[in-house]
Amino acid sequence: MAKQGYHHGNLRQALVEAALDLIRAQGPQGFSLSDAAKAAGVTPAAVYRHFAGRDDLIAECARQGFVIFADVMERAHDGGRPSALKAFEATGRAYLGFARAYPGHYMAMFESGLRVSATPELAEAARRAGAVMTRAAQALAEHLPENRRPPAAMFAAHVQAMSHGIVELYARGAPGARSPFPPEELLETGIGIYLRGLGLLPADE
Amino acid sequence: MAKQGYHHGNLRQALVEAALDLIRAQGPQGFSLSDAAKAAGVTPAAVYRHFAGRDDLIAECARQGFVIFADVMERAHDGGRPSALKAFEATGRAYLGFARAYPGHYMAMFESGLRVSATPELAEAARRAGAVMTRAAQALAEHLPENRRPPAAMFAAHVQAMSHGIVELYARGAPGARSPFPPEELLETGIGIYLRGLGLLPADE
DNA sequence: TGTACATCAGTGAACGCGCGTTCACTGATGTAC
DNA sequence: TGTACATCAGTGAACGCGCGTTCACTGATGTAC
Repeated sequence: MAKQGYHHGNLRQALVEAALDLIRAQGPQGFSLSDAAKAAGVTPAAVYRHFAGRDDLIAECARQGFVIFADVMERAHDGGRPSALKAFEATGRAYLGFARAYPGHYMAMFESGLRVSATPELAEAARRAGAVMTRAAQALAEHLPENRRPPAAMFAAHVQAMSHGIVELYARGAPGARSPFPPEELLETGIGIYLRGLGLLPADE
Repeated sequence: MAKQGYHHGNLRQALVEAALDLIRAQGPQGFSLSDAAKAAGVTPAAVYRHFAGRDDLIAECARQGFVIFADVMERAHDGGRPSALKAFEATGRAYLGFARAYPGHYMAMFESGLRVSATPELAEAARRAGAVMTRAAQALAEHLPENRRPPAAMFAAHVQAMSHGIVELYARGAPGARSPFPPEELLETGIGIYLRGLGLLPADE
């Protein structure tokens, strides 16, 4: 971008990408700052020109993940088109799609063990990403009669929990018995049944 | 038990318990074999009398976790009493209860990154634990008309995924925006809505 | 009951390793005159 | 346009550390006679 052909070009982003590759391949704990530096063709010490240390580098990976995540979800929701219901379902699918398409980011975000409060930038990115799903749930909730409308934040949390659980248990080589169903199908049917329970889908199959 | 007052008494189990404490306190990656040995009042080398190495020790922690887990779930299900529905709901609650009561085991089982196939004993324990929930789902599924009865393994997976997701996202200090709802309430309402969607609960609130 | 011996759980020292981090430096780039 | 200087990204060597693992050993326990 702006700085090109300096010493390295754009080492900061190169380090982030090297870290993401390593995290994807070896998990967030298998990742080492030295390896990331080597992958970027640079001495470990050079990392400290751009990051406060190892944790700061992971935090930046996670932050970029939340930014992309929010964007992907936003795009899937598409302003509630063609309907609040379809848009919501698309948002759920996008969750799983994001986990598949950006495994390094996903792991940095949810499996690295770092607190969302690690840096203010990370906290802000996470907050904005969370808001997207809550808004989608909010729009959908308005189709329910007010007296049996659960808080939007609650059913956003339900769907997020089921999505995350499916990713962790069934879309990865995690322990806990692999499912005989493809993750996508699990999520699709799971959310379908859930929405029927809310009264947002007809009761019959 | 059998061996008492040998050199240590029962170092094997003491090491497992020390490891579980450390895993709970510092996460599965913060855990070190040397620390576990020290906590058990023993030299690191002594660990190798009882375990093949670090991974083997973690695998044993996870294995014991799956055994307890299966037991807790079994007991909650209580042979389907007082009804298949109530028993199933109790099983879901027991999942969260287990995660709360045995955090070290839970982390060793689901967050340590080890494969369920690490040791045959672990694989077997995991399989048996999984079977408990599937059986509960099976019993419940039989209350549904056959033509709209999803495979038991599928809705066991749905409930397990939601439970796991709630544990990871909201019952721990994980990133990804803490929920304004207590995890227990989230799970209770989430499973409630899901079961309503299945037609196992009346449609009205 | 007493002694000699076998077993084997735990010791203590040592190993090689890769880690994150520091520091004084160097040398390419950008800027002022 | 040309020169002197300031900046600062990246170097390379070094650090202290804790890790998992090995090895020859020792000494308490259990067993055979």
